Amino acid sequence: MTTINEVAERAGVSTATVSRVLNGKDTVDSELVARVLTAAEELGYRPNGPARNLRRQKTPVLALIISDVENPFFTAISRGVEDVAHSAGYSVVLCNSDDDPDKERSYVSVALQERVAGILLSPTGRTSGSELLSGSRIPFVALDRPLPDAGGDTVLVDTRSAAEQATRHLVERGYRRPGCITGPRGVPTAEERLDGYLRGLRAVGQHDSERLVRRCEFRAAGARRAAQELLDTEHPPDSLLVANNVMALGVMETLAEKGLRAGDDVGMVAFDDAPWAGLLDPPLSVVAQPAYDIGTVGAQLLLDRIGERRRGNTTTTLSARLIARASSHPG
Amino acid sequence: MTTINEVAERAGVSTATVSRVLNGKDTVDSELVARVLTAAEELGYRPNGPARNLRRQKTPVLALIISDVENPFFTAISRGVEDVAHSAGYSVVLCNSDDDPDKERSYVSVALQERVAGILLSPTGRTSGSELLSGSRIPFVALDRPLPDAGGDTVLVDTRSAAEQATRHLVERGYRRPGCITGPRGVPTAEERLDGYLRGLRAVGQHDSERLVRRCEFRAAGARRAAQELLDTEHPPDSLLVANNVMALGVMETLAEKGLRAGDDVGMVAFDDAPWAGLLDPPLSVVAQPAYDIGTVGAQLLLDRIGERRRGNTTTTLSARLIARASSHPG
DNA sequence: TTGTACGCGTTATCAC
DNA sequence: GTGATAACGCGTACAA
Repeated sequence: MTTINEVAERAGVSTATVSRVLNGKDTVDSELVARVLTAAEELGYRPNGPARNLRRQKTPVLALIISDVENPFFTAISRGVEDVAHSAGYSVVLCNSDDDPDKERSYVSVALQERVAGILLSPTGRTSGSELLSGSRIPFVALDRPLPDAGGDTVLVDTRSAAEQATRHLVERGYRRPGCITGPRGVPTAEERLDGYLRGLRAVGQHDSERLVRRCEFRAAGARRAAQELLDTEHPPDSLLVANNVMALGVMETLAEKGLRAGDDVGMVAFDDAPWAGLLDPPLSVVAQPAYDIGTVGAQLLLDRIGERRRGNTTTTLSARLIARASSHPG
Repeated sequence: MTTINEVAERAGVSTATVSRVLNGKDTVDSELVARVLTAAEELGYRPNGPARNLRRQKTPVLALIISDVENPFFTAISRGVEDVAHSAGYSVVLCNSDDDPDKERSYVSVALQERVAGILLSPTGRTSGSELLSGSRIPFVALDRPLPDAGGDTVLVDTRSAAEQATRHLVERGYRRPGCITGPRGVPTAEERLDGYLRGLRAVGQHDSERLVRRCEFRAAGARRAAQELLDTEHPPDSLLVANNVMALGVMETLAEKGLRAGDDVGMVAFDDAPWAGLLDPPLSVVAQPAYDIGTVGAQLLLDRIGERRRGNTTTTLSARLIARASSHPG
């Protein structure tokens, strides 16, 4: 790897001048600029990032830690983040926590160690890396889920009222016993969606709902089992609110196995829209969260915080909207 | 940020000793080890990554450059890469080229500049960053698509014979005029799939196929238009081979708009399996590529190349398999 | 076993 | 406008 010294030597100038040229300082004679540029070109010179970052005491990189790359909700977020970050000259490192607090902690740790400029985190909700984060001076933003007790900005979706609305929608469409499949205990989004569901039921005068609720990981496999259990009970639900789109696929599989048809036999609304949601059999009613916007807003907040030395802790709440399709239409 | 000096001072030892302890050298008195450890703990010391990488002349990071984070095929690859990399102590930086040669080049450039340990690239196929890559000494592996003329290892899928097989499958199922929607000219995977399709047709004695082919970007929007055009011609195809799963969704939308049903009215096989493929209306026949394996194999090759100083250029070809569902069953 | 001191490749602060 | 030169934080020969 060629260094700035070799470029300087070849161009017959000092390293200082090379550095100035390469960083676009306009205080260099145009003659020298040319010499440096051609020398660098000929040598295929490429500045050493680590050295530069060390010297500058900062790295133009944002870390984005999400819980599932295979979930369209998070990939949409990541697009939002990337678009904003990229146009501000930052790279984005995408890390996959798998909803595992240990992995999350480990990624936060790496990010801090590499001295990234800022961190965007969709926390698992349990212990997580919050202590690490609040201990450091590196700016961070929590996405989708609040960070237990650390500071930082937060971008959320009002998922509670969306869940309530979806539940009432099911009842209005004629279903009488909506059930709910939500995420693990302690995960804020799981709790909120459950809470919204319960409120929705109360609002329409239903109360006995404990038996109609199941919790599982935010994955297809868990949701498949949960749906089986729920539908095998003595008084099964006649419709379901499902807490995310990956789980929804699991539930749909279970329905198919049982020869049941969503909508006609079991009403269904799931969180998150996806490109394929309208093409399923039947088309899936969803609560569409503004995932891309979560990303852009979060990234913008982070960049603000990096630039100035703002310290107040913002919370931004976006809202979701229900898209009713055939899966919430009784036969 | 606390430095190694402060730890050394607090522990009453030299920085050399601190460094040794933190890097697990066993040549340090256990008494000192303890002192250093507690000092580091109390100060919340975290080694400075850039400095460490500069000194060590390497960074424990792999760059993975793919063309679409929202495509399940690529996210599955990324999981494979991550699993292998992570268990070998490397972090993975995921970059999105959007199938844009400029973006790709720019990401390659950043990766080189940051002196990552290795690069996994799914090249756009056009100029791309191959010159940059072959100019550098950094090991790299091409995934899914070969790299124009650079060296490096390559992991491919035998997508040509898979396309041929899929085409013959359509004919065997009774479709008489299979058409093909493939990717942009010059993209290897697009060309191969088209080629396989043509071979398949010839194998069953069909030749007039030029008019049954459309090219577009590997996206839903392009595929939507392509399908419209194709179905609006005087002698439209009665079935389609579609080159990836994102395009398949676009085609399905078009069919729905036209009141056509896949399978019954227009046969369809698409590349890439996805969690939702079997739940569409109708269930989608697919050519399932071993995406996860592409990732693990590629990552392993890269790690090998990083470890030893192997220079031979490997090409690994994995095979795909057809999963026939209802969309390739005529009514 | 431990400490001193140098260098990794840059950028920024000085003098000139 | 340009060039020495001193850091940035760490790892490691080398000396003790």
